[in-house]
Amino acid sequence: MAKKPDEIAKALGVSITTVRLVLGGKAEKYRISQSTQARIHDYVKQHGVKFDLTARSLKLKRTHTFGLIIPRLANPFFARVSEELEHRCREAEYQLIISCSNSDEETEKELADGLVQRNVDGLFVVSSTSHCQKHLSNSISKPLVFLDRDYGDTTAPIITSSNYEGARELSAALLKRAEDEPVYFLVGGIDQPTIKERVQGYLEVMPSLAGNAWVLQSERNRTQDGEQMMLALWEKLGKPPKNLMVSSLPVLEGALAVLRSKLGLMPPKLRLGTFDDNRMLPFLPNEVWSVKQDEAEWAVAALKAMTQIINGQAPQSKTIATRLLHYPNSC
Amino acid sequence: MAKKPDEIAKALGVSITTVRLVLGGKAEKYRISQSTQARIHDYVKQHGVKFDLTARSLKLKRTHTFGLIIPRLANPFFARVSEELEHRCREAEYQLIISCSNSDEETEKELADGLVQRNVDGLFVVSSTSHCQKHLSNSISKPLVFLDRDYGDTTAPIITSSNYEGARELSAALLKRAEDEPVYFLVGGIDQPTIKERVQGYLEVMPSLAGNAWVLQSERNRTQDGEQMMLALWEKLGKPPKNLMVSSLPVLEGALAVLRSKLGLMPPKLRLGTFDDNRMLPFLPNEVWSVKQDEAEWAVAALKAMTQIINGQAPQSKTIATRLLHYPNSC
DNA sequence: GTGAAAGCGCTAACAT
DNA sequence: ATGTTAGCGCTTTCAC
Repeated sequence: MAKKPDEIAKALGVSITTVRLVLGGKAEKYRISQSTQARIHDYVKQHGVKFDLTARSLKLKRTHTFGLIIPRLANPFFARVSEELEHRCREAEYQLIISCSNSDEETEKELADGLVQRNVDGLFVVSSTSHCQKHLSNSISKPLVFLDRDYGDTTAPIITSSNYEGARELSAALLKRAEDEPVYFLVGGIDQPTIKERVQGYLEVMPSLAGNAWVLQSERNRTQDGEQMMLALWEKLGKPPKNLMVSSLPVLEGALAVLRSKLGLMPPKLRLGTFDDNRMLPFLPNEVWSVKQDEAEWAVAALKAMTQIINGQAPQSKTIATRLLHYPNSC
Repeated sequence: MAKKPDEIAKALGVSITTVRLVLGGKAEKYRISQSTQARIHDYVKQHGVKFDLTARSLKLKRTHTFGLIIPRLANPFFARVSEELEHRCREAEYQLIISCSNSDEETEKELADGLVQRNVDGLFVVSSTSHCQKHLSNSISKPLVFLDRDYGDTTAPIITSSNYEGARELSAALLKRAEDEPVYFLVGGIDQPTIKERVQGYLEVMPSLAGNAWVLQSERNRTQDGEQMMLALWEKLGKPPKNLMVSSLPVLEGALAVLRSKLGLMPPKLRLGTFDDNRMLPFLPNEVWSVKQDEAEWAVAALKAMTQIINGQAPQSKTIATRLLHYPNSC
């Protein structure tokens, strides 16, 4: 359908260069005649043009492409971040290439290498481990912006949420309604800096003596980890807690699944606090608080930092404010 | 860090060609001496290599890249499809480039053009409209696999779910428990073939006379459309329905939001039927049925069809079976 | 056994 | 005002 520049040149009896100059907006600069310009533009309007961006990239050493490495797209939060970032990149004339590391170190490194070999102009990474973040900082010679997690091992800019403040707000809201019952906290993925901040915020708000006894931890951050922690808590209490905070939605799913199967029903008197938002939270029987992160702001800040690096300016890390959502009992 | 072939050649005192031959696995064919091979491999093991895939692509006219156009990544179903497909493509040594059309015709065309200019080797598309599907079928000269929606305007293979059978199953399950009360159906996005199939399945199962009177329709498929349809239904009934089926999760969200605000609480006696899955559905107070699509199977079938086109075989369209999930009352 | 050379489609500097 | 040319890093073919 669309013609390549050399076909246009042949069809119109001009040189390829002339076609390229006109189509590249350099017509004025090289004083191409109005009539030639018009002929070329007309032809293009009829038939369309097709440039080969691969060849351009080879020549210019820039692909107008960014890479994004996230743990999983199945995680709705990262999916929304990806969508926002893809959108902003496109506005800035960049194509975003999204890949999932599955929180695996090796995969993350391989993906980064692959994207570098494809000559992306920059890389956004949600790094799975401290070691990985350090490795990428050292081995990748491209502009690099880290998202979400700051292991403290890099000079690259970091975009993240105010997890500490969010956790304080959430903890305070739950504590206020706790009716002197403990607010238990199921924490998955304790090695992640974001999670550590959430725990710190919680601990500082909770009555100091009892605090640590109310926290249950798990290495990872999956539904089954939530199940295990809830089982452990049940073991201890012999009944459902009155107030429960969780570090993420997968943990919440696991915890609720255990409660449901133990009780046969959901305990509607249970007050829940969680991070991240799910559209169905308002319809749970329980009273729910949720710390919502601002994906759009993440995307803006991330692209800004990337642009700054590319333009040789000092890139700005940014911590994006969270917002506490509240859904009353529905039963 | 990693060395380019010319640097390796210089360091080892051999020609670039030799390095490339060895690293390209053509050493035997050109009878490069064992010692040279060993020296090159050793050097690479120490320092690493960096090939420029851009240049290779230019030469070979293949980028080992596929494009995927979906409406939104914020839609968890498409996010899961994308993740699965990205994973399978990577296994097949292809990089997947995911872009969101926002269900907009113009955007969809621009994205497709952009990906073609980037020389992707093939394109997976969830097309927003019949017109768009037809346009792409005609104007794109690359291997093309459509996902989800078959407007009947293309000879390209189509991967989709058994929406008709799924709707029949769901309708039958609800009808069986309906206690002689109507099963209302809120339908968003009536122009989409998938949605039409869902309506057809419903209509065939529901008692024939009353059927059509129980269906509410909306052009689009967003939360606000769900709200409007529920408001209209409320207008008609003056109370919540006993049985409600919806065509998608956004519609469900809108409908439930209206019920909650009208009643102050969720009506736990309400039985719900929906398409697609959300991890929180089991914890709603209501009894819920959900038609789950198999994203992994989609990815397998889509990549298979793409591979068939690339290999010059006849590509197979495929309709993937759905599974009906059931979650009892939780209150 | 190893090296040199052409050409993929593009850009930018240089000729006409 | 328009055309020619060199070279980006790769693959492939052919020459030493």
